[in-house]
Amino acid sequence: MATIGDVAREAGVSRSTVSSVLTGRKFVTPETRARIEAAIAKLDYSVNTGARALATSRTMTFGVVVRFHEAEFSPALATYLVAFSDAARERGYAVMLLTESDGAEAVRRAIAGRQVDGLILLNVLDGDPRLEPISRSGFPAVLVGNPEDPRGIDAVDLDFTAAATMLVDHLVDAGHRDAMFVQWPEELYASGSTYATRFEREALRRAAERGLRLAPVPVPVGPEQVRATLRAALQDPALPKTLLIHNDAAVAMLPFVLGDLGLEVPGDLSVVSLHSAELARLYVLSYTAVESDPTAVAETAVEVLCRRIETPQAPARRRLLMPRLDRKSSVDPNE
Amino acid sequence: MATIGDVAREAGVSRSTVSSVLTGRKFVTPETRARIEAAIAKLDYSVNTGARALATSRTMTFGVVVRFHEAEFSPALATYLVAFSDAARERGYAVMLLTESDGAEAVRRAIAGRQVDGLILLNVLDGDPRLEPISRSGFPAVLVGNPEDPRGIDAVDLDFTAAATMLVDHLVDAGHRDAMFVQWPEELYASGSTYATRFEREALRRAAERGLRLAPVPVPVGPEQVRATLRAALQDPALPKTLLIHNDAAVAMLPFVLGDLGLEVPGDLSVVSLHSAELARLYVLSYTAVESDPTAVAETAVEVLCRRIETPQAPARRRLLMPRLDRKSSVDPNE
DNA sequence: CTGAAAGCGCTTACAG
DNA sequence: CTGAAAGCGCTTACAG
Repeated sequence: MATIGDVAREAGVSRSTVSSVLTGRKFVTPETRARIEAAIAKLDYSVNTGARALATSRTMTFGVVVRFHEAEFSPALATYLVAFSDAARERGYAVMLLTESDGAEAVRRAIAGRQVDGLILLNVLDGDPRLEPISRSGFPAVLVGNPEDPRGIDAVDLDFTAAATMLVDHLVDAGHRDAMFVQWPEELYASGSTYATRFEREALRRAAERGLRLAPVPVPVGPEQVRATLRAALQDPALPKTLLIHNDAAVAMLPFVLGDLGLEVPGDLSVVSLHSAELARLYVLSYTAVESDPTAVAETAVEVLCRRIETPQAPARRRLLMPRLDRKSSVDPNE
Repeated sequence: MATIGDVAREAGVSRSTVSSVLTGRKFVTPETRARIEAAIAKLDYSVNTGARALATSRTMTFGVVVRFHEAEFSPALATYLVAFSDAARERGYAVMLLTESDGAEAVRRAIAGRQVDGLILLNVLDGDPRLEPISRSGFPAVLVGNPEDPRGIDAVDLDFTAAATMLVDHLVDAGHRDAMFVQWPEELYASGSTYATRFEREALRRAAERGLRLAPVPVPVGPEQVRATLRAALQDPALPKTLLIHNDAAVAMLPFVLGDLGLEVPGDLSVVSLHSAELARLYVLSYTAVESDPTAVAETAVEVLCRRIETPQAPARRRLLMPRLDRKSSVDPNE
């Protein structure tokens, strides 16, 4: 493989001059620049990113720290990963995957090994142990999630509070006074999942404010359980026939259960939901919904992280992306 | 951040001696080793991976080249990515995500920038343009997929030919003589998808050999289309009520359609399928099936890639993982 | 505008 | 068994 020295020799200039055209940080006369570019093309030269990283102490790489929770349901994860990689490349950064099951350890090693210039933490929890090594070191990072205490770290997320308001209002405005609140497994709330908790809190608050009675129905993990729980709930005469859903697994399974029971939306049932756009892409989900938007989240997070790297002392910010309500006439007017 | 020099000074030895205990490639007396380890702990030192990479010309990083095809359906992609990252870390390698839409260009840049020691190509096609820059440069790589001509590159995949044999045999052994062959969209075969093509070819061959008539039903992309196509096919009296399915989107949608039509498996319909284990994890899929196994594929691919890096001159191999038939009594005996 | 020199943080023959 | 020196391929003040 050609090095910068080979290019310099071929072009008859010094290595520093080649470096100047490579980085573009110095003016070089058009003639010498042309000679150098010709040499680069001839030798098929390309800069050794590792050597450049050592010299500049910038790796031009982000680490994406993936965390799993068994109670979750994430056909959308791949979409997020690709969205982050694309958004990063757009700004000249590569993306390294950090999947260690001990997330705090992964963070510590990534920082210590200086393999990345910044970290993107997916799926951040309240009290997430991954925050500690970051806030202690002041290492550039962005949280995807919205913890109560972000420990001085920038955070980006869909605004799940606003999403809850929108969906509750949508039901109330259509005249509904009672709804089943189909929720994530209880473990997910207990684990500190910020999207679960934020949505729940506001849904309950807003429902109380607007006079909507909410009957919570937590749905346990696993396809069989989801199906059984939904079926039982829909057959329970004590439960309302209006559904506010925040559980991707339940939304995905709902049509199966409706089929089992011979029920139709919006005829027999009114449904609103908050789920990932990926779900809607894969299944026929014709429910009025707020969809999460991986591309927007990824682009914003990468933008925030880049800014953080440029101006490390700037105060930490929380950026919540306003969700969009996608109306699909799955809600019957109810007077 | 502490450097190897700081550690050497703290321990009162030379940098080379510190390096010796870091790499473990030389014997160091227990006493000095202990002093050095104490210094490392005290300074919270950790080796700069980039500098090491420059000195050793080994980055200890693999690039995973992701390719998308609109006709595909991949809730399993994230599972694959995590499986690769885990398998790589097991052997001391990190994983970089390469998602550029121009895959050949991504490969070329990864090789030229020496950011990775090896490449893992996901979802390889017959005539895949990403193979060219690899076979030209002889860069270490492993294909996940099974192209007709792997261009001298190692390849790892589930044995889709064996999977087809198993499923056809399973139907024939149960006495079936006619089956609907629910397939991927035609574009996927046209694009050169090796898993689609390999399965199709063997299914047709084996079916002919064993006297099973196969009625091909290609299913187009998109949830609405999948549902409509399946519904039409299941209502068509000319088509058999036995299904051999190779299309994850169709398998996932099948229960919806059965609900629509009030059909039951195995009562009204016999079903066998080849789909990703991820699908079965998310949905109630109680069909006799061959499931793909991301963990096994990832571990084998990483193993093959490591071996390739160690012995570059070894002849290229093709490793096909034997699938496992998971019997679920979705097939009625048919005498 | 261009070049010689030092340095980024490691590893690895090579002496001792 | 340990250390001094050179080198990996870049960039960046600093002279000229």
